[in-house]
Amino acid sequence: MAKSGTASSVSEKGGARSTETRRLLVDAAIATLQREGFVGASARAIAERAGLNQGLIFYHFGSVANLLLAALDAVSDERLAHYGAMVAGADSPGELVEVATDIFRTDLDAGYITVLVEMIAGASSTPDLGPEVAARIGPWREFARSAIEQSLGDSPLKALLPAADVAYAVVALYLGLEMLSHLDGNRQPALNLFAHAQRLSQLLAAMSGTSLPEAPL
Amino acid sequence: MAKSGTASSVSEKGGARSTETRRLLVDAAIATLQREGFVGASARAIAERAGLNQGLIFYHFGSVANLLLAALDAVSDERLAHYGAMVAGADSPGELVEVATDIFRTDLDAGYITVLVEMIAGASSTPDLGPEVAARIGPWREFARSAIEQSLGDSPLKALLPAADVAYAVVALYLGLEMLSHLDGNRQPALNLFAHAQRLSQLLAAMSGTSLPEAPL
DNA sequence: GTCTATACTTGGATAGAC
DNA sequence: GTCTATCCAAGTATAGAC
Repeated sequence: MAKSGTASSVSEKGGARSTETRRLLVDAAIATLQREGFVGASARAIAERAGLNQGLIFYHFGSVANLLLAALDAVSDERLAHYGAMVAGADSPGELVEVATDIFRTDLDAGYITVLVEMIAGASSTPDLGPEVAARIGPWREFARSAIEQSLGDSPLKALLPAADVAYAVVALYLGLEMLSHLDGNRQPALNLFAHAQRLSQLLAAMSGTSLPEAPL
Repeated sequence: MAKSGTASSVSEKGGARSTETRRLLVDAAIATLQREGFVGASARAIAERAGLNQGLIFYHFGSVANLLLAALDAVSDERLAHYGAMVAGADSPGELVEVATDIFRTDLDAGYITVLVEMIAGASSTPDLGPEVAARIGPWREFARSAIEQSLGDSPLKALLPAADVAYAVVALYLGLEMLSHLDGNRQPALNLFAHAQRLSQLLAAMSGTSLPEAPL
């Protein structure tokens, strides 16, 4: 998202053609990360999927790693923008779990989390990649934290479970569930968990008498 | 763990020298996966770390992928053997969480989970690797399931939360926490979560009047 | 700005000497 | 059983034509 390429020339805008090419490359990078993983996301593989020449990656992004980071940026921006609207009305843990279920199902099916996972795992191999990836995961954690805090309102649970710590767990679980689901090509076990979580949050709400959306049993 | 190499010769045992070489390669593969990730775990990198020739990997294991699977086997066998003894006495959720904390800290510091994570993420790139890795993660899930079931005893929670589903979540969380901890080189947030979990399980035990190891607040 | 061609490096895998 | 030498494929990156 930040700096815009190595080249100079042209009136600052860079030209519509150039922007389109960059977009094609970023999209292809995302698709390649999802289908072939970090290892398979080579300049040649990405360029071929984009229907473009391999050299353009280096012209526009300087290196494959930079393109992959741009891909991660694109996914993060796109997803976080949607999340904001989705959780806007979630004022209880129960509602938040419902929204989280939707988010998770969407992200899982669209392969968005795969991009995160592959980039995190791949960062182990390229020294400078780690901090860059970490910086891009930060917003996800912050988003989760604020959503959790908002949903708790002034519940006493806030003192018992700091939102930041819970957010950390949620993001971790999110990543882990994607890995397992992706590994054996079965999303059902992960989705079962969200069903349990919904039941539990309703039960908990009933017990503490805070909010009570529906009768649990 | 299974079949023992491509070569024939010698009196079935394969020779002490051969076994030692295989062990060296497996150890080096583990270390390389931890330090350089799946991408950096090339035949040359592993062989160099082992102080051996690169060709030996293909002689003994047939391919790099097979060596990496052998490394995953070694880690799984080693860890699962320890786990069994550790959870033997955990008869309540509170005790299980305590043991789980120990297990997690040990595995995290020793880099054992890194091996799992890298192999799972790396499996996206090599078609046939996926099922093999999945088969090796299975025992971890089964171990978690049986430990959870044992710790629950005849608690009513059993009906509310099937042990198999919880085990799935625990393994996923385990993997996700490793990724995040590894990414920003800080294990503290993850360890905080276990502290919360311990407090919660004690609180829950007190509320349901089942077992009560210690006064929570 | 994009494409073709090419230099250079690294990696998987095999052959053959020891 | 291990090592040296080597082949070939694939990857990053750059130069120069269009």
